[in-house]
Amino acid sequence: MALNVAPHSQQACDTCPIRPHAVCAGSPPDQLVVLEGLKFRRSFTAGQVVVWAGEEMDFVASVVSGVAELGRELEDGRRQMVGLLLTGDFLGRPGRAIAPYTVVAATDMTLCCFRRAQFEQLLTKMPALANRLLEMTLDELDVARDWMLLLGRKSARERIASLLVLLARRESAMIGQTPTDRIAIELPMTREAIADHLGLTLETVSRQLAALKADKVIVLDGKRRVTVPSFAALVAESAAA
Amino acid sequence: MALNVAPHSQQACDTCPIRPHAVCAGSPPDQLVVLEGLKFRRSFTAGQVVVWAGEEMDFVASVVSGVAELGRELEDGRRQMVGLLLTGDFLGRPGRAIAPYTVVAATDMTLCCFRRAQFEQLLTKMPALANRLLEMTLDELDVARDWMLLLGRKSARERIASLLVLLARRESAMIGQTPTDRIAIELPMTREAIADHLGLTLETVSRQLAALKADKVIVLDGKRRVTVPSFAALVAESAAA
DNA sequence: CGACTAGTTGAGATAGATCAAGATACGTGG
DNA sequence: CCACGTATCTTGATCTATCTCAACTAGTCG
Repeated sequence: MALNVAPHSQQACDTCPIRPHAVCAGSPPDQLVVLEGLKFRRSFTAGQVVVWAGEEMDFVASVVSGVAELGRELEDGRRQMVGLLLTGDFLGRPGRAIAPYTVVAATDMTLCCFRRAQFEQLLTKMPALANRLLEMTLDELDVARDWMLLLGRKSARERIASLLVLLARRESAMIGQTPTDRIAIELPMTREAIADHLGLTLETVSRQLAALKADKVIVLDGKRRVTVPSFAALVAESAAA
Repeated sequence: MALNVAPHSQQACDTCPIRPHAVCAGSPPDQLVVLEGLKFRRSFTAGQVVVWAGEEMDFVASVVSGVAELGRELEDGRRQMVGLLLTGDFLGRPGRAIAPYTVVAATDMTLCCFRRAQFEQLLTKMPALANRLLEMTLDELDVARDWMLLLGRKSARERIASLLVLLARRESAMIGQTPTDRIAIELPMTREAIADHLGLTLETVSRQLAALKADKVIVLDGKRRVTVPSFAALVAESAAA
């Protein structure tokens, strides 16, 4: 696999945009210096595979920019996306060499990486790092469980609406807002990838988007751009808990 | 809420059956003494609610015996189980006061509890405890994601088979074995609870169990006891990844 | 012995899948 | 700049796994 390793001096931690949200958040300055010395960056283009399920993965990383998808699949080709990594999210598992999911770059993406063995060492020496990682993992677990409710019990229309709500919330959070009315959402994935997230077929995704449009819940600008006239109405469609 | 607090001298850590698997596993003797001094036990009978989603939860706990279920539900009553806590599993979230899921005792159950605030203190002082909790949380995340694949993509029959495989594996692991042929599994829940785990209706669960029985994949002894003549055949039915 | 709970089984309805045909967008090379 | 090929998306017609509604059985408990 091509490595795309940039010299680590290229980007300093103290100007890093994801510092407040990533694993390194909360680490004291002296520890940050250590992290800075060990990190290296890798970039991927949209569609590139970062790791295959079952392959060895000798690094862990934070998403600096872009979106990655975690997926599992059955031998017969059925695929389910099990996670969406956005800016600041953590990738990889300390203490495990083999990746349990396939990781694909959904958009162009940059990672801030550490060798796994080194990172495991750091975890034992830097409680702030370990605590932040625990916190992030617990958050991911909550997200995964919310998604289980969606996959197990929601209708196709509710699933689509839920995804749009999630993306809208993320997009607003990025600019430090709570979602108000009239939001524009950029779908960072194809219909097929959406279907694989929601446990649907791409045809059903297409039809339900059309139905939400027909019911004036959303406006479609081209294939990838969605405008939401009333966020409250969208939330109502999503059957929030 | 009734507390059912047993005096903590009643059960010593060094004779505790779940020691090798629980959060406390790996903690050095001097730290175990501290844990022992702070723990208290609570018992629940089958069907009792441990916490309601949205309620405050001021303790964390390990399951000493019995089975608990984590569930979320929608206003209209649709329910999805998002986790199954078996012997040794950890319940509660350090750093969060409000329970995001309802926790119900599926069988009679005993918990080994710590006040949440105290436990959070311990985490900062006992790296072994924090590391073990991180490891367990990462494992749970993997389980949750496997379950997402089940909920999003598997057929009803595959879901039932997958659940039986999971229970068989847990049951064998308890006695330090890998599952061989001829396993007896005790279903620790009603048909409705199974349905809520698998994202099905109770009727479908009943029918698929009948179908697996008709196809000689399982034998039913009464309502709750399942015997598996060939574990390999069951795994084949489960569409494992 | 009722009355209640848990489970089974049947018949029919339906959401979403599957199969199939076009439409739209996009990049590439002539 | 256009023609072509490919990938993505939409829409339609049909099929089917699962849900829904309903009746019935088997334990269990007071």
